[in-house]
Amino acid sequence: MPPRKLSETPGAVAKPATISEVALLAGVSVGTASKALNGRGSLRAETRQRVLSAAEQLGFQPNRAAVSLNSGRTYTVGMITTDTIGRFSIPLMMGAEDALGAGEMSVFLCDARDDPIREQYYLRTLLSRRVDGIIVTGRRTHARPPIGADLPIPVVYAFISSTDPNDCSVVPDEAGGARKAVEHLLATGRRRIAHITGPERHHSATVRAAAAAGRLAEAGLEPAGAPMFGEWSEAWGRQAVRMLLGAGTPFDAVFCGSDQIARGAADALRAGGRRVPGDVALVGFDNWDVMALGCQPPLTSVDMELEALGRTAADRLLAAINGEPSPGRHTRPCRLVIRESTA
Amino acid sequence: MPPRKLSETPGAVAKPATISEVALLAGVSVGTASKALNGRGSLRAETRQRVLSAAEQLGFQPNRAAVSLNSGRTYTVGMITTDTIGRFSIPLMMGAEDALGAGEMSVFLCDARDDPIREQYYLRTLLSRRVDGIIVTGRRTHARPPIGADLPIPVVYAFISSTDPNDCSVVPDEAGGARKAVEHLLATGRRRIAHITGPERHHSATVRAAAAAGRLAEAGLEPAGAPMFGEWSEAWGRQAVRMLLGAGTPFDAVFCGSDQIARGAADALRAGGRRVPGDVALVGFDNWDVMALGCQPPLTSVDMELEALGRTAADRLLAAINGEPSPGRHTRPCRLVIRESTA
DNA sequence: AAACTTTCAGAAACCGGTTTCCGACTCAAG
DNA sequence: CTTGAGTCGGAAACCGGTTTCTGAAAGTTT
Repeated sequence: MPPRKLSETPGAVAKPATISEVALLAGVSVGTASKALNGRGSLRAETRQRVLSAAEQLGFQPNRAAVSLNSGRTYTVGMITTDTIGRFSIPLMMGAEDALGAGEMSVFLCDARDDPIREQYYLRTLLSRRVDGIIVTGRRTHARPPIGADLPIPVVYAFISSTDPNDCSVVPDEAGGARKAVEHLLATGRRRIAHITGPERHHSATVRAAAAAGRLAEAGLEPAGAPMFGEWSEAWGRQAVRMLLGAGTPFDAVFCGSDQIARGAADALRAGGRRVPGDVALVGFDNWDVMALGCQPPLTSVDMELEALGRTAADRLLAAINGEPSPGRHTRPCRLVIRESTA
Repeated sequence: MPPRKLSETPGAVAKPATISEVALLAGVSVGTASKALNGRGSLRAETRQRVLSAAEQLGFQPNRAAVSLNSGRTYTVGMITTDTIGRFSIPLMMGAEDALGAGEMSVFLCDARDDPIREQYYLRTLLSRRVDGIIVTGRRTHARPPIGADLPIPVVYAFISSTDPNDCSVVPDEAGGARKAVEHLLATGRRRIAHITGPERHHSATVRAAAAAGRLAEAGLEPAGAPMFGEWSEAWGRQAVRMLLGAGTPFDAVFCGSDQIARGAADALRAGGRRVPGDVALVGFDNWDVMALGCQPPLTSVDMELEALGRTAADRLLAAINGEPSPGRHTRPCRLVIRESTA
């Protein structure tokens, strides 16, 4: 019995083959093997073929560490979510991962969990691993301080943005989304529109509220009461609608800052004897399928197209890596998805 | 003006420093610098200190590609989600990433999206990058064929399991979870328990249904009707409860295969004039906070403790990398979270 | 037949570290 | 003063590839 049997089936290797093994099997030098595998240099077709089939036979995959050592590139990027990976980060990450994977880049996942120490730890790790670039993302659209100063590699902020106007940030046009929501309600004949949303300290809440109010003002209309700031929860949606009903303010539509709030609102409206959309039309924000579709009736909602946003961020990062940075804040439009709650 | 100015502030480097630059600045050879930085060899304390401050001054971080080239290890693992990253993958990934990050390992994220071609592409990529190990995960607990045969590195399956009994799989004890749910209902005095769950072709649905029925049989009880297989949606939960009410089968509890189903059930019960938990107790599965807490009343639910499961999987992978594999299928208990829907 | 091109493959340097081996130096003991 | 042991730091090999440089062999021209 041989001391160490090489696997017979191609591709199923017990120990990764090196280029010297390929070269040995093909009867050439390592340098020649390298040229053959990468299509460089001038080789006889027969030689090239011999190397290629040797590589095939051994299931050869070049050691990326060796490759990056002399190319200086790792074909790797880091993705740091500053806060916990959640509902917003996922589509972002998927979009980014998709765009990067197509460019043969791999993605390091780092979850900083709202902890600045973890954030810096990950940054150092990524720099030590010589990633070609970094995407910074998070759960809130708030602008944040740059993750590091004078970094040797490009950084793109996705969803969140950097306070440094020279950094590249890709963010959804939340104001535009809110305007679209109001426009749709106006177009379907609503005139007394209330707004229920999240905490006033949240950037998203204030931006959307201001944009909604602005669009109403353009139409020469007053909002049905002041915007109601609270939490991003169903409970708050229910409570706010009860307050609205209790106050006696007339309203024929509610634009909510999130689908969860909208869903709570729908339940409270039904409990209060109001039909949706008959008496009151309802628009949410986020287009979170579980909420928007689980709602009765299914919810019209603003979609921030996070996956596309992630893809855009990744594309801009790739461009920056290739020497074409796009500094500044770039917004991407939101899309209104119309369902029964406003039909 | 000098042609290329080195940054004065430590840590803020425009181009990563190499160990030769550190050695030059410290006035020693590269080999000595390496020893000083890694605490190897015998060096005078003064020399070691000189190297350390030179490294500090230049913000030196060793190039991981170079390190892994001669250590043979990359301190990197791959995480492949065979289907789309979603609600189940996230806590898994977070747990795994947490356990791995503590061991200085970085995680490559791969989203195969239910596409076998993407899956193999990622597998090849990870092998080429010489990751030290791979975690395979997915959205369904179904057993799946091994991702590759005769791989040079350890693989751990988390949540999903491998059909090869020699592979290491870490899965939640769904049957145990279902039994806990039924036990809790029995302990709170319920005797006529119905079961509404997902599609019969889903492993989770059949396992949980069988365990629930089994536990009832042990107590000498019949279930309130046959288990109702459908979809994992609120709509199905509503529909199933309407069918139950229409059929006139008496029941005082419903154990649902998911929180979404349970939530739909809660709505339909309320609409049908049944009080929860007064007339009917309700238990869900997954303990998905948004659903369980948004439900009226908040939902008692079985938690699969996915984050802990991810951590366990990562720990087992680390052990395997260190030469202590733990082949076979390992289950982890579920936990029952009790809320108002059964109080 | 001599001189000049062209084709092709190997030797060697290099990327940025780690590690082994070896030599120079210091110091204490004989 | 010689010898042996112990300290310390440098030279060089090595990890696995890529690339440049060089030279041998073959073909072309006069």
